[in-house]
Order: sequence, then C-alpha cells, then structure tokens
Amino acid sequence: MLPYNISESTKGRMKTTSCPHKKNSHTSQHDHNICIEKALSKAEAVCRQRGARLTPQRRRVLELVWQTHEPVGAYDILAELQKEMRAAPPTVYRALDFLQQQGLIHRLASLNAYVGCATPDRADKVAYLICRCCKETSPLAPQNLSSEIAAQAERKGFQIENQIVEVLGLCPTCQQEGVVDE
Amino acid sequence: MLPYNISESTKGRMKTTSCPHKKNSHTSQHDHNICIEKALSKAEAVCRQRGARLTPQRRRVLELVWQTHEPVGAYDILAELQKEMRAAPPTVYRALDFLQQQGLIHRLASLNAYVGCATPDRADKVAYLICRCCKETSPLAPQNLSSEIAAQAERKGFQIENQIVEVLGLCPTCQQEGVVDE
DNA sequence: CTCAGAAATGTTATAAGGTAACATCGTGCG
DNA sequence: CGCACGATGTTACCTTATAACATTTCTGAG
Ligand SMILES: [Zn+2]
Ligand SMILES: [Zn+2]
Ligand SMILES: [Zn+2]
Ligand SMILES: [Zn+2]
Repeated sequence: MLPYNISESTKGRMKTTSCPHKKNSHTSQHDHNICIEKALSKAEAVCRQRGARLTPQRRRVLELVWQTHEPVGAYDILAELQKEMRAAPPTVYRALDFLQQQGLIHRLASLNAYVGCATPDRADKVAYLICRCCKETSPLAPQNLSSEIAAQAERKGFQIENQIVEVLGLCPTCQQEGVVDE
Repeated sequence: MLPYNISESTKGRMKTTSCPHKKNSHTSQHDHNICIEKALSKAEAVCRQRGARLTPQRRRVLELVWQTHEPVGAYDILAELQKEMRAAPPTVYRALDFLQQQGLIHRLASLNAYVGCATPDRADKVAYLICRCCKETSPLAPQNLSSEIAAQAERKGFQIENQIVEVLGLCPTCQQEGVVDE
C-alpha cells in the first residue's frame, strides 16, 4: 500500500457534506463544466500574461479544486491525485501555494480548505460567507470592507499584506430546512 | 516519559518569536501583571454573572493565554500545564472551548492560536490586525466592518453566527526595522 | 548546442493541531 | 443513599502541514 494513504473517513469525501439538502446547492443548479472550463482558461491566460508557469500538475490540482464550489481539503485533493499517480502531501501543498500566490484559489482558514477563485485577474481582497451546514461559500463584495480595514490600518501605521474575512452562519437554504443548534 | 510530550522545537517557545526587535513590543512597554490581573478579575465577574463555572483549570489556562499579548498555541499552553501537572490535549482544548464560548479569548484562525480578550463583556464581533513578523495583534474597531458585513449578509438572506476578520501585515515597528520580503 | 543554475518535482519522515470515545470523579438533589 | 450531571482524566488516533534532501526538468547565456 502506498504511503500517505487516505483514511477511510477521508476517502471519497470529496463532494459530500453533512448537509441534508445538497440537492438545492448552487452546484446542482448549473452546468458546472462551464465553471471549470472558464476557470481553467482564465488561469491559463493570467499565468501566461504574468510569466507564471501553470504546469500540468498545478493545472490538474486547480481542476480538482474546481470540481465543486465547496471548499476542498488538501488531503481530499491528494486522494484524487493518488488515483492517477503516486503523490505525497508536498506535491499538493506546493501546487496549492502556487495557485494561491496567483490568486487562482483562496484558502479558507476557518475550514482548512480551498476554493477556486473566479476572478483571479482582479487584485481584490476577498471575503466569504460560509454556511456551516452545507459549506457553500459566497463571495462578499469586498470594496467597503477593504476600505474600512485599510483606513483603520493606516491610522495605526499598519501595512496590510493580506486580509481574511470569513463569515460563518447559515445560508438561506439551510435555514429553510430548519437546521438549528450552533 | 509522558505521552503527548512536547517537541524540542515547541518546548520553551512560549513568548518567543522570530521577530528581531521584540524589545519594542507592546508587552515590554507596560506592567503586564496588571493586564493579567484585570483579565482574570473581569473573567471571574463575567462568569459569576452568567452562572458559568470558571474552574481552577479553566482559570489557569486563561492565565496562561494572558502571559503574553501574542497569540499562543494550544500546545504551548499544554507544555506549560505539563510543568505543573499531568495533562493531555483534551484538557487544554476543553478549557479553550469554554473560554471562547464565554468570549474570554479569541481564536486566530490564520495562526491556529489564541489571544485573551480584554472586553469579554461586550458582545462585539472581533477583528484583528496581526503582524506577520512579531505576531503582535491589535484589535480593530468592529462596528463599521460588522455593519457592512451584516448588510451584505442580509441582502443574501444569510444568517450570521460568527465572523472572522484577520488582517495580516507589518506593524509600524517591524516596518521601521526594515523587515521585508513577504 | 551545451551546460550551469534555477525551478519544479519526488521522497521520506515528522511536526503541529485537533478530536473521538470511554472511564472516572465530584457534587448536589430527590 | 444513589443517581444525574458536569467536569476531568486517559488512551488512541485523525487531519493538516512542513522540513530536509534527492532528482528531474526547464531555460537562458555563451
Ligand atoms: Zn459551477
Ligand atoms: Zn447551507
Ligand atoms: Zn499587557
Ligand atoms: Zn511587528
């Protein structure tokens, strides 16, 4: 058996959640292949323009992140990669680091997971709503947040490099379904 | 040797950072014992008022979190506790969970670490500036941020339960000292 | 072309953070 | 007393991430 094999609990967890009403999820309401294609071609364009090397592996990892609109864990990606090749954690983390640097994905610190970014060309600071039940994410318009943060930081002489805004709660669907208790 | 023993790299890391100019840190510019005393007495008061039980262990963990204004890792606290008693990770995490529920500490998701909260009586959502070099944290005024977030969330029918705002960068001191490269 | 340096990837091992599950203890109340 | 409940103890394990070093692949200068 390979080293770094994936535990049963992790195995096959890709795309599944504890959410009882995944049927209504964003992902199932549209042709997601289009999302993936768009993301990949945009990534190619952005990297070409910047002289960044979107190697086949990095591209593949990006594709795997984009398999769903839910945040995906690094080891979920590793498990998928291992179906195709021999792979160890550093392979995945390096690719994720690269993709993050290029703004092609974002890491959600509250979930230790990654989501694809649909607008890697915009240097926008990012903010997300995250449903604690179905894990769906929804980007917030960052302008006002960022400017307020920037103003306060400037007042203190603090030089911003990165900002994390993650709002946890219940999405409309999960509220309707009566999901309760924190 | 005890189980859950602390690695050499972690051992004694409490209160140390990679920051070359810790001398200027907030912590060294004031009588920190006052901070600790204030925090503990406030905690007692808050818990008494709420009927929450600030047991000796929980109190001790809170005290350890307050040893510094820097964020402290759970295993750093464990290491300190183990100098006094036999202790395992759940002991620390349970105490941290309790303290967090009471708003006595906050977890910084971007650092996997915890800081004491000086205003546990206020139900304010919290936001922090975090220096990537010296790790000092500085709370942001959350009102405008929270109201902007609330407005956007409401527009989407999203029910907020918790929010994380962590701004990473360089504090004034570290900028002066010429810390560079991201 | 070629070869040296840089960038990317492979490989092994381990660190660091966190939780499940079940046993035990202590205290207050019927 | 005896039981219910919250807190703590204990063992074992899981998940996430990185260090360190070897090897391969790419790229550009000469
Ligand atoms: Zn889609
Ligand atoms: Zn939901
Ligand atoms: Zn202080
Ligand atoms: Zn600093």
